Amino acid sequence: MSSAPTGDRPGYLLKRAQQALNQACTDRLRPLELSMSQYAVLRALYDHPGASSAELARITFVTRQSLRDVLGGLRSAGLVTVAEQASTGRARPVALTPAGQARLDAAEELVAQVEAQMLDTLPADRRRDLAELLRICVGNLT
Amino acid sequence: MSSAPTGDRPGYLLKRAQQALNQACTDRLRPLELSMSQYAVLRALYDHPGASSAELARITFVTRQSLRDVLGGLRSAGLVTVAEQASTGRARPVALTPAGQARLDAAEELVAQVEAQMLDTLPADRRRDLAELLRICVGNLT
DNA sequence: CGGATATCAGGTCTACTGAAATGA
DNA sequence: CTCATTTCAGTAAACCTGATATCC
Repeated sequence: MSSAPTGDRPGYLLKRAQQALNQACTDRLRPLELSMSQYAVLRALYDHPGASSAELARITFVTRQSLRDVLGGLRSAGLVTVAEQASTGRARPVALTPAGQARLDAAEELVAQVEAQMLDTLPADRRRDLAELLRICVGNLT
Repeated sequence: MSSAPTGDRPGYLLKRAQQALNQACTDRLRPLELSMSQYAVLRALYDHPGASSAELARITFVTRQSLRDVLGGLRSAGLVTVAEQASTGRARPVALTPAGQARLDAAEELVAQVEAQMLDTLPADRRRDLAELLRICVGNLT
């Protein structure tokens, strides 16, 4: 095997950075009784009001079945509602409840703090570099 | 809520990039019947020959219990062996079998291909930038 | 005794496959 | 009939907490 040292490989660094960010967010969101998956769905719902469960699944890059598990938790927590009546076909729009919106607002605040901490020492142009580089990486992989 | 559009936020980009990389690696490793977790443990074992399960857990940033699940799979697949005799205390060194080393070599090859694809369009200095920026992010979060 | 290790029992979360029913 | 959507059942990997036993 002739690859670079583990700690220098881009894949390792990417994984470590995402892991650290995820861990920090998970810890901060715990008092709100929100998992990162749940937060992601709430945020997707905020960006796409009235999306159906299949749409949310596509947006968050998971299967409908996986999303259904998460959505079940959100529903029983009273953070989202699923319409009884289908809007078109079988697609039933999901909506944020006032409690869900309030919870999302609180979560956004905490997540923003973590992101700010992560970028703390970076000047604006370096932040733009990071965003641009990550976008390129995603583009090259898809 | 007054945060940046989801697609521009550093946390989202980081998650997306890691997700895309992980997905690509998972797909490529599937024919080898290796999960990313299993690959990570094999790689850690290569870097730290004869490490105990507790050491491997620290290296890969998971709990001993989680690592035990992964190690069980690797052991039953004949890719690693755990010494019967403890070297010191209760710590029993884990070792790569020849089959494990061969599997790791094959996996490294595939993972390197994915990383190369991810960085395809980036010149060397931009790759260094990416690595440096990610290291800074990790440092700021820990 | 305390500190590190290993193991077992149990649970959670995420995610998947497969199959069935419904509506456009 | 075909396609998308929803739903249910079952499976699995990965990760966790908690408790217990062993060894220095």
